[in-house]
Amino acid sequence: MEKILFDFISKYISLTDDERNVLLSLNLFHSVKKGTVLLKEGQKSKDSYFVLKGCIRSYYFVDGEERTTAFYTEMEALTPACALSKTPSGYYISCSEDTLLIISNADMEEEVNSKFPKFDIMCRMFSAELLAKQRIDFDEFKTSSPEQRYLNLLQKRPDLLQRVPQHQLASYLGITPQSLSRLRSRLVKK
Amino acid sequence: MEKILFDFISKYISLTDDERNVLLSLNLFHSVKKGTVLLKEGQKSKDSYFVLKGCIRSYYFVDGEERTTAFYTEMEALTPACALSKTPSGYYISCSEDTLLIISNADMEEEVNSKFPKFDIMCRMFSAELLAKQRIDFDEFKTSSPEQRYLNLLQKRPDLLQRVPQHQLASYLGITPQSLSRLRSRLVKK
DNA sequence: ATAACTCGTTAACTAAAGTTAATAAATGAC
DNA sequence: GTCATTTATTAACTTTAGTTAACGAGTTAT
Repeated sequence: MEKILFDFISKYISLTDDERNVLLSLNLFHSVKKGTVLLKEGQKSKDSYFVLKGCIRSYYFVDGEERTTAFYTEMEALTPACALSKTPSGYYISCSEDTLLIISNADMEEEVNSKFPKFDIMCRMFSAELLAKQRIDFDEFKTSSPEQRYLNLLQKRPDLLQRVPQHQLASYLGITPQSLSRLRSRLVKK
Repeated sequence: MEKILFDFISKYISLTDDERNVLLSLNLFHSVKKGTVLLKEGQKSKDSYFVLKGCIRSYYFVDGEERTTAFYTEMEALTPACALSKTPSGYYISCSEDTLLIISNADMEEEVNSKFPKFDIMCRMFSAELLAKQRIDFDEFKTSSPEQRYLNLLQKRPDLLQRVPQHQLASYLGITPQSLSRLRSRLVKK
């Protein structure tokens, strides 16, 4: 479990035993049951999440309807906007599966970063990378049709289709559950 | 001109005169004519862009057709994925207007950051902020119809409708120019 | 065990976007 | 200034997504 974290960090910086121990002393690891809501709309939280095992999901309520916008699975991280801007969250985050998470707090990060400037470097590299990746995801979404987006998802995250309900996938693809169902049956006919 | 940069930086960190002078010595400011292509598909570049005045645009070619995915205007920044991953760029970047830019290079940033760790902190804060903002833009895009996206754009970036051609706006909204034209005439009738 | 919900699918219908083509106005090139 | 190209609009037609409703299978609660 710790190994997963340290392996991940080693992609960016190398740590001394001292630094490892500081991280371990922070009580970052949390095991969370499926269905647990980590963040609610309107809530102010300074927590960030990093998924070690399992899946978390962000969603809005639009006209009383749930609209799923993202799934975060193994090795993916989410810092909600509210953690940076101190404004209430616009969306919910919940666990789609029993999930093993690293939950870190903005204040705690501040403290660790000021003690070990190395972490600033890692965070900078990691967020710049995520920003560019997310930009490309957004671009792909914009430049493709629902059908292409579905096929793209099949290629890139085939696991999601197994682990997540269809109607959540549908809004993740920007369409209704009925459209997704239809689209799928259209594809098998070909 | 320098003032714009330093005002921006002061939102994150405070600089000494020494640090300011190092920045100024780097020859970061560039005045670029409308139509200039800053980055081509397939090209490897380590440059990042920050718009002081004007507008730059990123676009793909899909089946020989230009597909615009983003506009960056005053105080907005773009680090192309290729600058981080050393892979060839998937898209083009060009100037939509005569533009005043800060162009920084990854190697140069590395050097400045190692000399002034403060910059790492600033970059971390700035990219984390952008990441969260872009996430929300993506969420809004997913959860709304082309019409809502257009109305949303009218609210949030009304200037874009004046400074950018319709057909580029259309693909920015994820639709064809014909659909945008129709959508607009549908709206005026209401 | 039954009742109430949720989930995925299908169908019929409506609304809107994609496609193809034609046109006119604006822009740029020579 | 003329010609060619680009841009925005409109129209007719096709395709696909949204909407509403119904159905059965699976789940959950009591």
